[in-house]
Amino acid sequence: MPPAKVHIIQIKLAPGRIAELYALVSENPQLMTLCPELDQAQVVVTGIHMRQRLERHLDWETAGTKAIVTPEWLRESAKQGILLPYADYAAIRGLIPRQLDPRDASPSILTPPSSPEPQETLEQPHYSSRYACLRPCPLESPNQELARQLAVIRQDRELDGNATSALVYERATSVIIAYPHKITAARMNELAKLPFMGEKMLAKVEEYIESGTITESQKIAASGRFRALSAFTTIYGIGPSTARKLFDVFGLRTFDELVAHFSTNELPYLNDDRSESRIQTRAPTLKIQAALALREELNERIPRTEVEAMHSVVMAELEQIKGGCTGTIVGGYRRGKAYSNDVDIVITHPSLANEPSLVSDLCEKLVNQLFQRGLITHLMHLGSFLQPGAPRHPSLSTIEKALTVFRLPPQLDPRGVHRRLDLIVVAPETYWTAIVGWTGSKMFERDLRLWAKERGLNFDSSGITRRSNGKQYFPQTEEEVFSTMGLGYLDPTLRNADA
DNA sequence: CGGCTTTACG
DNA sequence: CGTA
DNA sequence: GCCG
Repeated sequence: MPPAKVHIIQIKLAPGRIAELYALVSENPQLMTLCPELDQAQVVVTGIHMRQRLERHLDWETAGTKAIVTPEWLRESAKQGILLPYADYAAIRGLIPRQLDPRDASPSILTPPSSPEPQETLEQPHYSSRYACLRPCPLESPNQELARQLAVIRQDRELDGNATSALVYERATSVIIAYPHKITAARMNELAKLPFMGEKMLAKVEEYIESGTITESQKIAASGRFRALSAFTTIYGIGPSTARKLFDVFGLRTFDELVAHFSTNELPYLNDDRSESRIQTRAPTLKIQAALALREELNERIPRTEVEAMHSVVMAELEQIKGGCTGTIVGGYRRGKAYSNDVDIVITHPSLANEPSLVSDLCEKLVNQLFQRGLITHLMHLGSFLQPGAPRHPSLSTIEKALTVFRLPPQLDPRGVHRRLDLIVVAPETYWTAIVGWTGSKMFERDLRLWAKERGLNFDSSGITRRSNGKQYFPQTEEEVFSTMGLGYLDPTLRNADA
C-alpha cells in the first residue's frame, strides 16, 4: 500500500502542534506523505469538530470520500508505525471516516467533478526546506538557547558590516529554530543533512551541545566594542556604520556621551530643518536627538492588549475620514507574539480600487488627522504623492506607508508611552500581498522573494508579477498568495523564521 | 566562483 | 546610510 | 559561510 496522502488543516490547531504534526508526517515517509492540496488528500487531519466549520474548507460530499480525523490519529499512527483505523479517530460527529481503498490510492483522483484545472502540486512545507517560507516555524523552539548564541555571532558580523557572513548565521539559526526536536549529540547526523549546516556551523553546534556555550559567542558578548555598538544601534536612525563611526572616530562609549555628541551634531542626512520656521501642520521628523530621548520608550515592548487598543483608536479616526475601511494588524502581532516591538496596520477600502491617488490621499489624511489629535507625535516617512511627470508607471503605486511615532490618548494610557506605528494604505487588489508582505518575519519574506525570483516571479507587497512579461497576479485570499507562487500555505503563527 | 530580497524615501 |  |  502506498503512503497515505495526508493534508493538515492548520486552523484550530496551536502553532506548536502544527509544526509537530508536520514533523511526524515527514518522519514517516513509508506511512504517509504530505498533500498540500486538500482536494487530493485521502486523509485530512483537523482540530475542527463542527460540521459547519469543516464546510468552510471542504464540501460535505467531498468530506465523505476522505478520512477526516483528529491529530491523535496522526500522533498514534506515527508512534506505532502503522496507519491506525480512521473510524477510531473521527474528527466530526456524524461523519464516519472512510477507510481507504488501496485501489484508488495511486491514480491522482478518480472522481473529480469539481477540479477543473490540473493545477500543479504545491511545494509542501517541511522543516528541512532550504527556504524559510517553506519551514513551519512556531514562536517557541526547543533550541532557543542555541539560536540565541548563534544570533550573537550574526549580530557581530552585522555590526562589522559583514552582511554576507551575517546572512549565513541568520539562515542557519532559522533552520535550527524550525527543527522540531531538541538538538542532541544523537541528532547531529540528522542536523548535518539540513540546509546551511556546513562544517563551521556544525562545529559550533557541537561545541554548544558538549559545553553549553559557544566560545566565539561568549567572547563577542564580553567585548566592549560589541556591547557599545549593540547599544548604539538600539537608537532609531543609528545603524552599524554610524555606530562604528561614533565608537571608532568620536570615541563615544555611553549613552550620556551620545547625548552630548548629538546636542551639537546631527547626522547630515537627517539635518533637514527647512520646515522649522513654518507653523507646524505636519508631524516633525524624528531626529537622532529625539530618538535618543525616546529610546527607552520606543524599545519597550507592546503587549497585545495595547496593540489592539492602538488599532481601535486608529480605526475610529479612520471611520471619520472614510467609512467602511478595514484595518488589519500585521507584523509580529499577527504571528502570535505576546509582545510587539511596533505596530503595523494594513488599511484598505473598496473605493481605492485602481485609484493610486486615493490611496495616497487617504494615507495623508489619516496621518494629518492623527497628528491634529495629538496621537502621532513624529513622522519618519510618508509615501510619495506620485508627482506627475517624473515617476515611471509600473502600474502606479497602489500602496503607501507612513512610519510614525504614536501615543495612546491619556484615558487609554496614562503613561503616554511613545510607540512605533506603521500605517500601510493599499488598494484592495493588493490587499492580500500586502498582508503577506507585512506579516513577516524578515527571513520569511526574504526567502519568499528568493523563491519567487527563482521561479520567474517577482513578489512584493503590492503584487506578484511575472518577470518575463510583467503579467500581474492579484490573489483574492492569503492562501492564493501562496498557491500562486506554488507554495503550500503556512499559518501566520508559523512564519517566525527569525531568531 | 557568483549569489545571497527588495527598493523608494528622507 | 538607515528604515520598512 | 554555504549553495548551485
